[in-house]
Amino acid sequence: MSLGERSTGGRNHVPSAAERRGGAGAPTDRPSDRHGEILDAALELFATIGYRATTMSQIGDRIGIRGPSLYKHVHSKQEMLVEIMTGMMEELLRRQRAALDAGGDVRERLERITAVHVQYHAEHRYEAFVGHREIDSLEEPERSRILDLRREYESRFRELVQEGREQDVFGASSDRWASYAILDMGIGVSAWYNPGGSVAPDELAATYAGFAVRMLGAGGEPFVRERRRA
Amino acid sequence: MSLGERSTGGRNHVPSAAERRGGAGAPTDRPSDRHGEILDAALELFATIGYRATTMSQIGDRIGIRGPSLYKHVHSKQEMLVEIMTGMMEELLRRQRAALDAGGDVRERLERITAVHVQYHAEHRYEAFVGHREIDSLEEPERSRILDLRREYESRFRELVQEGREQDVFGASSDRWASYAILDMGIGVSAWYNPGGSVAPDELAATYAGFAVRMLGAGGEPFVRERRRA
DNA sequence: CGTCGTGGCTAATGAGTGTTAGCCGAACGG
DNA sequence: CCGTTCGGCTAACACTCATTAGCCACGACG
Repeated sequence: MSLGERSTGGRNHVPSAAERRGGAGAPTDRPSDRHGEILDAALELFATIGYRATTMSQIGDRIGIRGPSLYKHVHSKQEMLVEIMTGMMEELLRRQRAALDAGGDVRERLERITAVHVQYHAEHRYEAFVGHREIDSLEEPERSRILDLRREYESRFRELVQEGREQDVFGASSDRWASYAILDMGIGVSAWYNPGGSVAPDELAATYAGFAVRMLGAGGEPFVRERRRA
Repeated sequence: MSLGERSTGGRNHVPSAAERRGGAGAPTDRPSDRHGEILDAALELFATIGYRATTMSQIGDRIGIRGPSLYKHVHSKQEMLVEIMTGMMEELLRRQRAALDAGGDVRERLERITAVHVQYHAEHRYEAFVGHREIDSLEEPERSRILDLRREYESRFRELVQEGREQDVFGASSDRWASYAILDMGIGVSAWYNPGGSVAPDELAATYAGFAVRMLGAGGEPFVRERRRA
């Protein structure tokens, strides 16, 4: 799916360069974190036109240098993709782990990991989009490594659905299908979410968490509350 | 997502060549529908390794001829993609239209277009996968044309959700988000569904239709029944 | 002042690849 | 038989790109 193609509202947005490094907002001339700048530029291009379609020259253009000059900061195009994908999966797993460690009953935990899943896919739509679309652009053994991380991430959903079903909190659909459905609807967010719009990621996340538990036949008022904006 | 990477069971499957043309099963030497054969080969490669990564030579290999010989049957690589994408969207719209024309109350119609959506994404996972992943590989004006078809397809979901909400059949979530969630969970099927497994597309479709209406807060027994295998 | 690392640049290399040109054997209609 | 069309083939062309080589300005620092 074309990135952001579903949105009716305003057009895309630049996820802003060195929010990776800097905290507060000293406006110009950061100590030139070239590596981070390059990764941001690459990420945006990978997300919007694809890894293979992106040229080193285009990445260079985004930060005002020539293509070959990039090699003073990165080893290869492939390495940039690896860094992006690894960072994404590790962050996703970190957040998921935190959501599970917060405890609560099955429904609460499922709502929480669903909300985390969706919120990440909204807030970091580029990373998430690339993370899914470009897995096969990774060369081995990185590809398998990332796929292992993904399987681990996905299995947490399945395990939770299963646990809920065993406790008769959830209905009797296939664990696998239900968890895939929840995962995929969250993944879809990264393709259409418009950060320039009026809807906050946490609001969307809470709504989707509600979708998930209702889909599983566990109705009632939602547990996950909307968080404040950052 | 890597095609079929989620499945734990058996590996991929060849969607079989000239089921496009021939009806019954005369085993060998069909009147050599080269065009169809080529499109099938291209589709499988586009789905598994991507449009840009697929070479004319590889497509030729699949049917036992050299890359340049393909040009005796097709105009260009791009044209193959256009044919695949156009065929997919038109078939999807045709099935959706039929599902809506069958009438019934809002919930029935939503279940039916959801089931049709999911069943197509399972039965024609390659077309569906390519149809989503490679939209940006289309050159204008084809890309815009296909996107228009897609928007039409998607809007039917949103309209139905809205109609149901106005009739208080569905709960009060955002129409847009709910319809996107339903669409995306169906799209996801094309990435993991394994036709070699034991689960029939219509069974999966019925389950997902149930997910959709429950997600929308319209519980009760499902309407869509499982159909016989083809 | 010199020298050395940093980070730019241009030019070149080398591989890959869609597409075109031109050749040829086989089937077949007259 | 002969000519034509069909559908293969190889060679060649025209690009595109990731990556490497080699050059140079400049600032830090001894």
